[in-house]
Amino acid sequence: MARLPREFYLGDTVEIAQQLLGKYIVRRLPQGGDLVCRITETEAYVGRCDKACHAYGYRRTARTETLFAPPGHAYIYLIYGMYHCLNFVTEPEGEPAAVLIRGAEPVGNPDSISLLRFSRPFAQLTPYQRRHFLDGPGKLCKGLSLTKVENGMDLTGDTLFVCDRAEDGGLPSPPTVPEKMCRGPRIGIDYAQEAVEFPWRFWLEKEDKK
DNA sequence: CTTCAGATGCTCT
DNA sequence: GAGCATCTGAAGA
Repeated sequence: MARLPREFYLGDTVEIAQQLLGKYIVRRLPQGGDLVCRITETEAYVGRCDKACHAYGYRRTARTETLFAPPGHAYIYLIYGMYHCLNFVTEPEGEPAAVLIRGAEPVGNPDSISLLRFSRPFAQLTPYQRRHFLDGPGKLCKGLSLTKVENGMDLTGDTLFVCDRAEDGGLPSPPTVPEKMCRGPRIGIDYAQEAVEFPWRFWLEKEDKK
């Protein structure tokens, strides 16, 4: 399938965060079966100049090691003791930077994702749970069954990758309604001083919202 | 719709 | 020992 090549992840992190919007994540489960979702929200983190980044100032520890990997790897870490966050490593090897995947929407049958997240099929969820199905980094990782075990995974491999179109993930593209890209400061980084206001969060919004 | 507390464990000082 | 790139359910307005 036509997954994005490593070169896609090589460039500027803030640009890649925008280019990832609308693209499709394919997660191939160890027990078989593909989970597919469409990216709707991202954030850029750049170790070189960004106090919000775990590897700010090229700080290299056991946790941040993955951020120094070549572009096109998954950086996954545990947050608040019980949730995980999925990032895609960007920029040349040795430049610690990544795009956090903050939100997505399911593509195709959502039951597999729903079972992983709620232990029940999508039809049995409350309207609130459906409306906020994958709109957070912790929710996304739970729904795609991603944990620290998958940290460092190569995105050009077979178990986790990104496609331009849903067909590349084996599913028909959903009907598209007009969307606009929005931009603003990142979430949950109050400690990051001047970087608090960097407008490095990007998300897609439906045009028909009144 | 909003606020609020609590859960929980790893990482770094 | 402090803090964290979060989420949930309960309660109030």
